[in-house]
Amino acid sequence: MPELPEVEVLVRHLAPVLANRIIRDVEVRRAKILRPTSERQIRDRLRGARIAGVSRRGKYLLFTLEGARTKAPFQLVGHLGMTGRMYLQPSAAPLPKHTAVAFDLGDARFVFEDTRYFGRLTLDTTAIAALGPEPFDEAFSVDYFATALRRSAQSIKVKLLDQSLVAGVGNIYASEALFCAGISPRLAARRLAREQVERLRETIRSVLDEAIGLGSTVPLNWGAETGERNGLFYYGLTSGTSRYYEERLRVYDRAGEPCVRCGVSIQRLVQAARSTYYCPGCQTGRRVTAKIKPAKIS
DNA sequence: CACCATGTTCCTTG
DNA sequence: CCAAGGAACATGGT
Repeated sequence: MPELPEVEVLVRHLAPVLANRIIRDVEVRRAKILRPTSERQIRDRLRGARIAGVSRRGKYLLFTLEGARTKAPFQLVGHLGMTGRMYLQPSAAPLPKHTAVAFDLGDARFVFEDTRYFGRLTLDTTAIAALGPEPFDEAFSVDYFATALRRSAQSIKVKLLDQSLVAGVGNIYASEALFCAGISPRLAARRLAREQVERLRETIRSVLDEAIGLGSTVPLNWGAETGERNGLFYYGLTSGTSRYYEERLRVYDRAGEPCVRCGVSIQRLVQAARSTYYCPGCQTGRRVTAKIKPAKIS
């Protein structure tokens, strides 16, 4: 679930339900996700703290907390990795199998579960500082984008995954944005023409914006464990809508299906060890000159 | 058993 | 030193 739109939708749902709540206790089931913060540091810092706000930077969640005694605000940084989820559940409900961390909020529990444990919940904010501009910020200007791309020999698809270029685009929306812009994922970043840079900047924004819009209207599964609509937020989809997002994607995971724009079969290719989906019929651009790997002599 | 998976961070190679 | 590529991380679904 976690690219910028999913994180944004999650933040919008979490912010009102977490605001002003006090963290009474912290249960750490998988200390590794706190890295480099220790379990003890987290507990000492968070116990008794008030959640002043929840926001987002790129794919990171930012929890602004206020210390129990000092009242000095500080930030707790979260990242969902590939499979992370965060939601509130009744205190009495059993913790899910892959719970990484859970906050005791008194009348409810805030759970961070992550099947693959690639996520993070930490006091270390250095990753945030390395992020590029937010896609919707004016700092993500055509000039900035063009200049940054001009310096890279990487394929444009791989470059879009670089969080220091622009924050929040992941593997799914990189393919989607390039499809909408009609640009081949294999085109070297530095080879994009000015008008392609302009178009791509626009489609990055529109694709992300559209996804946020869809996500905001997805019916959420309230009180999934108990069937009660008690105001506790559960991040997930109600049954029957599990493919809601996927059905709105134009090329991602659609290898072999006809392109919605020109009918040519969607292709899958691997770049930097990750899948890229694109339409060879209407996504143009010269591809990056193939590097010839010299034969290795044992 | 094989391969695939929404992400980031190391380590190696060039 | 830098850029690029790949493996590792950990678990589950086809």
